[in-house]
Amino acid sequence: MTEMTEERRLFAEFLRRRGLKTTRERTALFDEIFSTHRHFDADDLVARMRERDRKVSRATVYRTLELLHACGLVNRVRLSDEKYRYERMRVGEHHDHLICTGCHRVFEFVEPRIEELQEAVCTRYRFRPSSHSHQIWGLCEGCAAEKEKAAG
Amino acid sequence: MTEMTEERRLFAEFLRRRGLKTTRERTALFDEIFSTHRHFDADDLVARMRERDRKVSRATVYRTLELLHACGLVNRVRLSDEKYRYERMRVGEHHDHLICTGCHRVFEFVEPRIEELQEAVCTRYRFRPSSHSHQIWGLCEGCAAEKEKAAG
DNA sequence: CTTCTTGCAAATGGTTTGCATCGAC
DNA sequence: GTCGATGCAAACCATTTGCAAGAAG
Repeated sequence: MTEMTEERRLFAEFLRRRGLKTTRERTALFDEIFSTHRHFDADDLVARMRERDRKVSRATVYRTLELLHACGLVNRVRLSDEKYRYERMRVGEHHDHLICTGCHRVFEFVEPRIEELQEAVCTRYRFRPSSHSHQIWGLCEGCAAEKEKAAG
Repeated sequence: MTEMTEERRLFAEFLRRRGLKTTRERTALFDEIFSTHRHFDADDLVARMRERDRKVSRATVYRTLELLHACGLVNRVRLSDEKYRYERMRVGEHHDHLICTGCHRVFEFVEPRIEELQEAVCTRYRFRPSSHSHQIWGLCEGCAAEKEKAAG
């Protein structure tokens, strides 16, 4: 629970530098996010905290996610959906998304050659990249089969 | 204004098939979108229509964008921003985005080799793709230079 | 004339914020 | 003690929707 991971150190350092405090709520949210989740939205997080008897208000959840996002530990994306989705980041880790329009599940993929080509694009456009996100919408195997069947 | 482009034909056909009507508002919005814009948001469009003395209510703008999106003539994306951005599509055209976090401009790029790799990823995951979107955030040349200067 | 459309204003729903109280340090 | 943090409820804001009045076919 209180093991000193690289990420925890980063967060503590980030707070200190900004003159912010390490509160019970921030620590509890950090633990929850880094112990179980990959992808989640604000409501998921509120619900999980409630289950774990570590109730935190929605406002604080948003405020904390903003901090974690600001220090790069949490990524915030809109998967063409009406709400933000968050995902915890680990150093040096990067992945992109396959989003099933049938069952709304999100799958991750990694393709280093795409990343290389991105670098090339940025050079070509004299663009200095800081982050990127790549989504592919479509049907996962199960939903594709189902649709096939429905169509006769 | 009333030239019979491929896109216009597609839209008319789409409406007919659904038993919908070709109204003054829909035609005016179609014209505005296809004559000038590439990227825009709902408010831009409302403002432009007002300027052109072809006032259309915000509700109708959203409803019409939904139709154009449904028939594939307009793409709707969230550039990790609180609102939707739209862009008109031309047959066989595809591009991705470089988004400057300094000046908020959006640049387009095309990289067919990335598209090929995507195909490979989808095959690997037995995923049937229907569309995709790829964003790279960072600083454009001008903003990077400015930041450099500011940093001393 | 029937059905689909429009505009308005109200509703929605995720996210943000003002303020009084509480807790870190 | 001093500031920053929290929780609550209200505010925000882009988008959607119900409804009565208006046009397309």
